[in-house]
Amino acid sequence: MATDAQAFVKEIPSKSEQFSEWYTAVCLKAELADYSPVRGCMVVRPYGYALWENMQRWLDDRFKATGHVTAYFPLFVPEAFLKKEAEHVEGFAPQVAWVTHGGDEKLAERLAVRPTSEAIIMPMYARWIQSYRDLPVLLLQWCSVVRWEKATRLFLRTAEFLWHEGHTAHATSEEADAECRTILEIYRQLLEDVLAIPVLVGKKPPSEKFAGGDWTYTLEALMPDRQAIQAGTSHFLGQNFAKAFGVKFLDRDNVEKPVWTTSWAVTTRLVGSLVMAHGDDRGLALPPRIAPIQVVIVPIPGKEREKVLAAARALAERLKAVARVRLDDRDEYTPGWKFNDWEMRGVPLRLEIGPRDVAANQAVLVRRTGGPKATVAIEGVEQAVARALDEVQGEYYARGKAFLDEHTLSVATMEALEEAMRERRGFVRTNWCGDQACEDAIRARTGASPRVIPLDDRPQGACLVCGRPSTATVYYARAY
RNA sequence: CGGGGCGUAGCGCAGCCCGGUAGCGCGUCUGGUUUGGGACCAGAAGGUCGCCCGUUCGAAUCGGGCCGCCCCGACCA
Repeated sequence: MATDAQAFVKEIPSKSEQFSEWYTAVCLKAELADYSPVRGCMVVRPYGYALWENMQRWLDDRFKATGHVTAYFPLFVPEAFLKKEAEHVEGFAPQVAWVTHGGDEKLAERLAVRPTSEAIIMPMYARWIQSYRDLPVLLLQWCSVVRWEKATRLFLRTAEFLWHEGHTAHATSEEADAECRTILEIYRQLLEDVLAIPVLVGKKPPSEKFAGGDWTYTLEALMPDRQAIQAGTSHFLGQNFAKAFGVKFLDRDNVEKPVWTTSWAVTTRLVGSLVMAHGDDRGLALPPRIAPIQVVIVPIPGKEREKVLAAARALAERLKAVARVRLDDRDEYTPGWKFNDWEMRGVPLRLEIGPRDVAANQAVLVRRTGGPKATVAIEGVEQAVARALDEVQGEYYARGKAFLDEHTLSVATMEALEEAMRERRGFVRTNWCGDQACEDAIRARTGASPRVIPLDDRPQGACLVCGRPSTATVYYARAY
């Protein structure tokens, strides 16, 4: 009943009408996060952290499978180190938090709280790498970093956030670039196969690359408000950091050379993307592969409380083999209350079991994505649940893909681009000559920024600003 | 960092204009009845009105400052 649903979610604004307010309310109501007493810093609550943990686990398995090992580097970066790579420090300096005192004593050299760790990792590489035999070095660390943001939002932009950062060193440019692409593909699979968020994959134009790197690979997703969000980045750092920090190796040809390095990251921002991508007016909606709870079992006690609860427990026990399952046997809430509550928390599947079902040796299966309730036999319920989880996962992806396709269009003129950004938003594909001035003109007139140049780009046509031959296809969007 | 808004019980809000006993709904607690889409009855608890300074006999209410959060822009994962 829609009116009841409305009444229930009165504390969650409409997603279509007040997207930002909706987003914040969902993060808070679903207990993903809360505000902390520290300005700009959030608390990741257990349910939100469980989402992050699932991403972590999935990613870490793949990082390990591709030869990476985990280490931990210090939180503090001496100022002198941060300043070694000129472009790098220029890029990050405005956002750095500084430690100036230890106890009561003023430090001789202030320490940056890492905004990213290149500057503390490179000096270590300089000590560890001597020979081509020491390469590649494939390290990552899971940690938090601090960037003193002016305007913050739960998960999407906070002063401190969680991430992993990979830092690899290679003997050749080709190998380093291949590493970047390997990681990019892992990220793409995380986004599309696990989080059910379709992405555009490619390179950043130079203006948007990582400070200090040569080029940056990126994944760009489109949120329901038709703004792009950077979902992950993989940076080809060239020899810039190696030269700045003196990371050299003696190659097979007996020549000393700077190493080629990469760095890459995804952050807890992905939790925010997940909320925005799939949620609705009823609250959070989670794709099964990332959902901390995939199936919730709600017993309907009726007059045979003990019998029903026993059947519900047995059902939960059976399903443990195929799904992350939660039995909600709380006595203080009615079934109806629980239905709404678990929907608000985004649980993909619900199984209801009451006296009628116990008598008939069945349960009622309901999907968060909608559709009619279905009766399933207890015999074979594992297969029914596994199949429903797969289908729901697919449904979320299909919806996202349809939305992305629907909101991606090509334009050939500045007028068409302006109109597209004004009327439709989303991604707009353009031809670009490669001149920064042409990009700047588009930024100035549309408010959009260049998000990505496709990986397998085959530029054609003429630059939409100056008419010279195109050297790249660029997707523009307004972005987070 | 600019423009707008908000801050009163765990949550959602009223009260403020026009100063004088701090309220409502939900939730919470106790007992009982209930349970297939946010159950019902009875009783109870819960507040330095974001913080500081000022005006006043008296401030949630008026003035100033600060802090935090939200929204819209500009910048960044």
